[in-house]
Amino acid sequence: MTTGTDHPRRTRIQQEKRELILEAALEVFSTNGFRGSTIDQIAEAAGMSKPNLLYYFRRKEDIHETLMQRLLDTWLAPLRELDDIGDPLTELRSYIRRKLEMARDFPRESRLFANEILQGAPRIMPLLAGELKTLVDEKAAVIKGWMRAGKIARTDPWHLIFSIWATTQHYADFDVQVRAVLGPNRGGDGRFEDAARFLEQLFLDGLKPKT
Amino acid sequence: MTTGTDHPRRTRIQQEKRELILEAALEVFSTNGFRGSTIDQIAEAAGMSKPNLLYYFRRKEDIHETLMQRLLDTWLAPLRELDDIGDPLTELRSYIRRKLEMARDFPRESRLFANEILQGAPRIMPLLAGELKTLVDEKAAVIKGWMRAGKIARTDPWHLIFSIWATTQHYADFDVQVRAVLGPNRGGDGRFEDAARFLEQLFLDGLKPKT
DNA sequence: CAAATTTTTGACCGATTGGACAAACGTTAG
DNA sequence: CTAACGTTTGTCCAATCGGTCAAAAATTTG
Repeated sequence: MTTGTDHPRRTRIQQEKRELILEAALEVFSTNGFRGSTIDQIAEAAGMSKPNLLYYFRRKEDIHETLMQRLLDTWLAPLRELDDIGDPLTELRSYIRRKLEMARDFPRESRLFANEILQGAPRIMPLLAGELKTLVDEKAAVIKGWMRAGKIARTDPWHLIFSIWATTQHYADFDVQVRAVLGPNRGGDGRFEDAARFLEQLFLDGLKPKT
Repeated sequence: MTTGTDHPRRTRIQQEKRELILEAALEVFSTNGFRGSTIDQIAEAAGMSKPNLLYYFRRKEDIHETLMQRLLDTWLAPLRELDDIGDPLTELRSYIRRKLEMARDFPRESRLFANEILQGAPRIMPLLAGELKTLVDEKAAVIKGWMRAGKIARTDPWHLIFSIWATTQHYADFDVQVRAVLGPNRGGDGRFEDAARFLEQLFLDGLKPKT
């Protein structure tokens, strides 16, 4: 092992240029979708010629695939961290907060994912029905345990997870609409804190067991 | 006025064929986005040749624009109906129900809209910042009135509306993911009723004023 | 240094794209 | 029936698409 990872052996330039391309491709793919994006667009955004880009990634699909693989690892990290050890309400609250922070800090990744799902998930369908389903089922079981123990209100764990995904990712995927509706005053940087406050109230008061 | 509407005068065949094209275009645009869709795809889905399609709509953009105009009217109807006359909690509950029904019955329209927003809303931005913002502000004022009257819990009306949009449209836009995660058993036709039950509990228990 | 290797580029390819156009075909009113 | 009008199609076009290739330029290695 000379490269430090199990990647194919790569030079310094290859590392840097591939990173540059992936960064540019994230920008382009996330706003135009796969079919709507062109290699020329990505190459221009990366500041290189098309043949040069194709020297690092032989096909357009290879770029998208690499981007997608990286995305899913980090994207599901917050859910993986959802654990049985802490206080249930606190765990859920911090899961929501983490997801909202990801929508704020990685909106392009969120949109890339949304584009893929919107188009029928042709490239990651097996992953959804396999790895993702397994993870969600596992966490749903944890949540069910909390419900049985009376720590949170009884409801559908799967749809609870969906609603957390939907509400948080909304601030990345529909950002344009959110800012347009909130207007210049409330649509500024503070909108994520407002959203955090609102979501905390919505979910916690809704989930709190009757006292 | 001979045609009964203010449309340009059209023959029977034009009416029918234009409808056929719009139906096909809805299918294609909603799954591939604007740039990712081709006139040939739409023509084939509509069962006609490309030149024939271009006889009814001179440009690809014209089809998309027509589709978009129709969409927005029906899409915002549920929010327009949100009224000050009924019981606040009942009003909100039926708004959520109506939006969920639209996600179930018109998923392609939802995806068409999602695609447009995801791509930065280049074709409807003025509408968002104009008509839509006005409508939401108006309804937010209604909701604020309910809060002041102690009918529902105090929270941010704008983000409340966002969360209703997000959670309901999720079942149309991310349908593939929802079904993959729920699996064959729970991902069938009953999933919308499960979602309705869950959302009602989430929102109502969260909004109920402290007694 | 010089040789070997890696990186970059310009020119090019066939396929597909959005769209134009005139000719052919259908339909209908007089 | 026939002339006028509406509809459909085959052909064509310039631009753009994803991708190739050989040669030039830059870099690394000995």
